[in-house]
Amino acid sequence: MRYWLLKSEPGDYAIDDLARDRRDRWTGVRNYQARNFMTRDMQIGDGALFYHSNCSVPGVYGVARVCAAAAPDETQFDPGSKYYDPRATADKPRWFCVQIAFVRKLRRPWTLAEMRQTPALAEMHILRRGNRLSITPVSADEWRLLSRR
DNA sequence: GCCAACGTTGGC
DNA sequence: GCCAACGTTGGC
Repeated sequence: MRYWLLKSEPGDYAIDDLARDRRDRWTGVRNYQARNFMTRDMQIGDGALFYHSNCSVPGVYGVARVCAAAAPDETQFDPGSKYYDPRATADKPRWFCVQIAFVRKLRRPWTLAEMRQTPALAEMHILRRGNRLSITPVSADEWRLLSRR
């Protein structure tokens, strides 16, 4: 059982969208490191913190769970998608996505500012300068703190 | 809107 | 394989 932080811009896909859909494919990841986390390390049942980025109050807004292992991301084959990748073929897909299921919203979000002020979270990837990775591992201690609000 | 940080691309 | 140029991310 591992734990992850998944970033999403709420204008594109917010925790309320996941709450409505109940589960969804985590499509659109176009970074090799993040992809490798999904294909190599994520397992069904893993916990995920749903983080809103690039918005007025960035932070963790909810909890989800990995509910299906990585499979080819269909958006890479769709010329109409902004995630289309002409280099990908059905034989050799380049991008993959897991599915996640909604668990719950936090009663009160953990804002980025608040996370920065919390010594127990000081080692988190998300707090490092220049961090851009959309999927990062979270320790069990960090998970306990952030997921129980 | 600004800009630092980072990943990717492509010429050599 | 190197590395400069470029595009993107994302907090502020």
